[in-house]
Amino acid sequence: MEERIESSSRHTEVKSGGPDSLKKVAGFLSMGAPKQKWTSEEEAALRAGVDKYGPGKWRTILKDPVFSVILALRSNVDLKDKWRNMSVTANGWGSREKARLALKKSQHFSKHDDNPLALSTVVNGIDDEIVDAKPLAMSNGHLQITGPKRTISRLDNLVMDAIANLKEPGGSNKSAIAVYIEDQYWAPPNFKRLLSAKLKTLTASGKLVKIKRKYLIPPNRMLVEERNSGVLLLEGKPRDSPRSERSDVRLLTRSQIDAELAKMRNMSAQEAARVAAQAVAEAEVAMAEAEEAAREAEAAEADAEAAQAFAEAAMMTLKSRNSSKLVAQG
DNA sequence: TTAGGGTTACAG
DNA sequence: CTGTAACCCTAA
Repeated sequence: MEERIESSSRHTEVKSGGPDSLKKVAGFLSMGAPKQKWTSEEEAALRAGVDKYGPGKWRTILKDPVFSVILALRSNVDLKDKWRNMSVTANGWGSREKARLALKKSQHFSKHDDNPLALSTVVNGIDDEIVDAKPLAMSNGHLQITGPKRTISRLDNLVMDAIANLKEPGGSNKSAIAVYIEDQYWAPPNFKRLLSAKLKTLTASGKLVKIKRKYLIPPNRMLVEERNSGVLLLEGKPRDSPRSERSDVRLLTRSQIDAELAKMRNMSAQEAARVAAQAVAEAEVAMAEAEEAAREAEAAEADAEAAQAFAEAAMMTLKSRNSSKLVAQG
């Protein structure tokens, strides 16, 4: 294990004149190459990529246009290293810190208790004090029940995302959409009912067109979505942007939701499922009522939306509870 | 291209 | 000064 104490081939490097001169080089200013700290978005994207393609497929993840937007400045090796670090931090001790610590002091077990499958979101903690907390909060959901009129819900985006990705000429039917979403993300057992209701409201509002049992996105809304602006917008450049500012806002937003959902799925244990299912059930009832009353009463629909928002809020609450690490240093 | 070991830089 | 995260290099 430790017979490789060979003389490291790294001693004299072409280091810059004096790195000590620069101290406050957190995020921006990648003059030479200080230290590109990972942002929450990047972590989320990485986790989402691993969740989809599996660990080890760094190159594949990087090829995905959705993730490449966020991880454009990272190499496959970077992904690998970061994943290693994340695993070490999330799980007790993967293999690296263990060896390291075990070698130094084999009597340090102050860690009270570690859930074998806790997986709390370890995103926070490396946050720069710049601009990160806000986008993260946004990507978690839309707790703005007191919003203007009707807040865009996450399921809406999921449905649109599914249809857009399926790319079926003539649109996709409900089953295809359901299969796609269920395959990609974690879905509650009564997800199909929710989807049916959502599909109906989306069609009613004109965001989707229903033709012969198939739903498709009207060309008009292909690019710009007035409804999203305001709630789901965010500038995708936490730090420097050397070149290529061509990142589509919509794409970035979608990927963020993507990543966030995948992350949630990754961390959701049976506990989360139980709590969430209960909340979702209430939303389902409200949605079903709305489905019937929507013919003439739109107030019920808004109520259903609120119920659904509450369901998501429940998930977030649980999530917060899990990730309550209180990183306050000593 | 990926997994692992080793080094440098930053924060406490 | 120590621990951790990002970076780097190399074998498989």
